[in-house]
Amino acid sequence: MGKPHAQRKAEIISSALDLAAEVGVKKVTTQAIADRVGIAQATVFRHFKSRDLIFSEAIEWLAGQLFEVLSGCFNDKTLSADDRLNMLINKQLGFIARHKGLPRLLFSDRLHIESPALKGVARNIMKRYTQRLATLIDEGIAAGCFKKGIDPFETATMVTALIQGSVMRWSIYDFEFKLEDEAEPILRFLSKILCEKQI
Amino acid sequence: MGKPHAQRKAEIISSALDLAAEVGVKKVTTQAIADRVGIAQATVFRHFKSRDLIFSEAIEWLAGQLFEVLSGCFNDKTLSADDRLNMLINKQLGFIARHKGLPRLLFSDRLHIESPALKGVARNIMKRYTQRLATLIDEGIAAGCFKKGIDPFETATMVTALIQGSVMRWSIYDFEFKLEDEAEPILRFLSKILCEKQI
DNA sequence: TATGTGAGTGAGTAATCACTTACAAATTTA
DNA sequence: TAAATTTGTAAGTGATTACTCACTCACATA
Repeated sequence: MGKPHAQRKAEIISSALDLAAEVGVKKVTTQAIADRVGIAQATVFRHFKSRDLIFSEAIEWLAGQLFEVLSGCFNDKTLSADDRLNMLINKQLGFIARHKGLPRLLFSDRLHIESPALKGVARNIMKRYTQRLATLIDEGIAAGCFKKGIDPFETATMVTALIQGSVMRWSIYDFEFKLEDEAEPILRFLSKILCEKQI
Repeated sequence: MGKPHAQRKAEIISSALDLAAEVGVKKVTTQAIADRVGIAQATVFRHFKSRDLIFSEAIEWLAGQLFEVLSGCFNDKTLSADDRLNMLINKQLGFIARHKGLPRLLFSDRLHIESPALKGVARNIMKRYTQRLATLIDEGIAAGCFKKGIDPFETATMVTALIQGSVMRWSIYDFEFKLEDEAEPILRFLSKILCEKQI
């Protein structure tokens, strides 16, 4: 008999994300997914009611992974806020570089127009992310390593936009430069705003 | 007989952009365009060899318009660099807000994956934009209203990313906040990096 | 051994889409 | 005025796609 439901679902999600990274969301047809997993196209629908639900669960899976990777940056209070911000930007960019399917989903019609549900998921992730980053910045101000006059939430929003814009450029440039290398200029840029001492 | 070629082309491009703003690039079918212009679907192909060429010319038209709107900000040397940067951000955001088809195209599969030609056009526009912004920043440094230690091109790249990230957030939030209102926090954020005197 | 079930499948179906063709009518040109 | 050109269209075509259906097979349990 075939594999258990949960395992097949994971395989389908993983294949869909790989495909999205390689050929774009539009070409991630149920047939293409089936071929990659090694099952019949009809079988995909045994495990997911619709194609959209595959993307929906995929983005939720990515979000779970991302926050797991970043949890230390948000929570490890033994490190200074600027070290944690440094770690955050680096780990964040590294994560996206390892999961190119994420920007593909983020920059897809499917997310922006066709599936309001999918967009809702993306919005929630952004909200959680910005909120935690604002807390981190707030802690940095309290600890004296970030400037006092800064609005934490507004700044967190700007930092998020800066990262997303960089990912956008990376995507438009066909992933041809190393996204992780962008951490350096981004942090240099940010340190001028945030830090008491210029690094 | 029908209208002259050039006029019909303009109508088709304009309708395609309106539709992209309203329903997303994927649903801008040749039929939908034809309906909006008020011609038969086949007639669209009298004026454009393929659907992609419509988007390609649309993006080029937008670029022309954008640089026309922004030309003063780049070229009017009678104004100070920080005034020109201020104008630039405001006009840029205003322009995008008036042409929602632009972010739809920018964040579409068609641009990112399906049509390398389209991506090439977008890349060139970004390049030109960043280059001119870098010149503006350079002039600001020379005039003493921006800090000396700044790398103009790197900073211009960051500013571009910041704007694109903001537009991305705007798009994910269904255009439900006024994009022009983002100029203020963006400029406040930037002034901390660029300006000698904090405003 | 009989029976129920979850996983898998081949062969559809209906819809959608970009693009083509053959032809008509209006306008310009010779 | 006749021919050529431009603009337009109705009616296709072939390709692609998500999704369905009737069915098989492997396996567990009673």
